[in-house]
Amino acid sequence: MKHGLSKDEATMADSPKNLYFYTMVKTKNFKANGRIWIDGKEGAFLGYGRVELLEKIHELGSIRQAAQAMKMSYRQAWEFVKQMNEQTEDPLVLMNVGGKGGGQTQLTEAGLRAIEAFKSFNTAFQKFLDSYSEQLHF
Amino acid sequence: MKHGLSKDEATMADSPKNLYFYTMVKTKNFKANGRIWIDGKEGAFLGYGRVELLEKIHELGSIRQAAQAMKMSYRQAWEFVKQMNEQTEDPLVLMNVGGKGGGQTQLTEAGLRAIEAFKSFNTAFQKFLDSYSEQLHF
DNA sequence: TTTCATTATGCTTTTTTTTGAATAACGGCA
DNA sequence: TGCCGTTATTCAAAAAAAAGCATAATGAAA
Repeated sequence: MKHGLSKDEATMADSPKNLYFYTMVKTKNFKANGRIWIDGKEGAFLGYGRVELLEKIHELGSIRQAAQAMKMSYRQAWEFVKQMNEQTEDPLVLMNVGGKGGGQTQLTEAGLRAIEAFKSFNTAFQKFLDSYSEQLHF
Repeated sequence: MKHGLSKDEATMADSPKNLYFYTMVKTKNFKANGRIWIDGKEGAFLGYGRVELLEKIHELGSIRQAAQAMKMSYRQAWEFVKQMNEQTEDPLVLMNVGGKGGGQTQLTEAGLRAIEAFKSFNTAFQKFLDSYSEQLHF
């Protein structure tokens, strides 16, 4: 069996190169992995990309700049924001077209809460994955 | 796919259409969702599709028939089996080319164990998701 | 030795997904 | 009023993923 590193194992390769570590890696051949997201009535509502997008919007005050910052097309970023806003009582993002600088957009309180909710969901998920990785052997 | 969109959000639409269910759905606007898999050293090792493939192989004794049964191309099914076998000490699937009927293939004990391992992993995951769906409100 | 359905594999085509270009509309502000 | 950079939207192009096609190789059994 070969021992090339796969893409998502970059963390391992970047870790301190002491002997103990290598011994551990050698015996751990498998890793429980996964992705989570939250669906609304109309389909996808929140996921990793969308949360990062919300954070960037909060930081930069513009959908276009946020998209650019995370190398996502504006087309898609705008679509994401639209889908998110359509599925909540109160919108997560407020857009203002036109005006000073062409327009601004900002997160609402609901938007900030959504970010936190997903992050805590994901933290629990990562713990779940780690606990399962322990017992994998084939 | 960049942010994990649900390929299988058919579950809600396919559920029993009684009034009680609809009432529940109406008040529950969000659902925690996700997918899990197991990575090996060379990348993807086990996931939903691969487990179903293993089961069909066990049932039908042929990669080609298994692929056909689940409407997957033989090309891909064969690739999956190859990747799985390459990443374990003992292969999950034994292939015999030629002979009566052109060849047969069967699961090993390791293959059967792999199916069970993933299924129990997924059962735990679904419970995790359900427990989280409870507390979602935006 | 011929037959047969399968495994094994490369290459082409199709389908799906994502991105990019192009353009209209907007509205505070100098 | 004209300017500016943004939001808003369509549609074509490109990239990625999956499927399909063609064909060689195999080896037990008739």
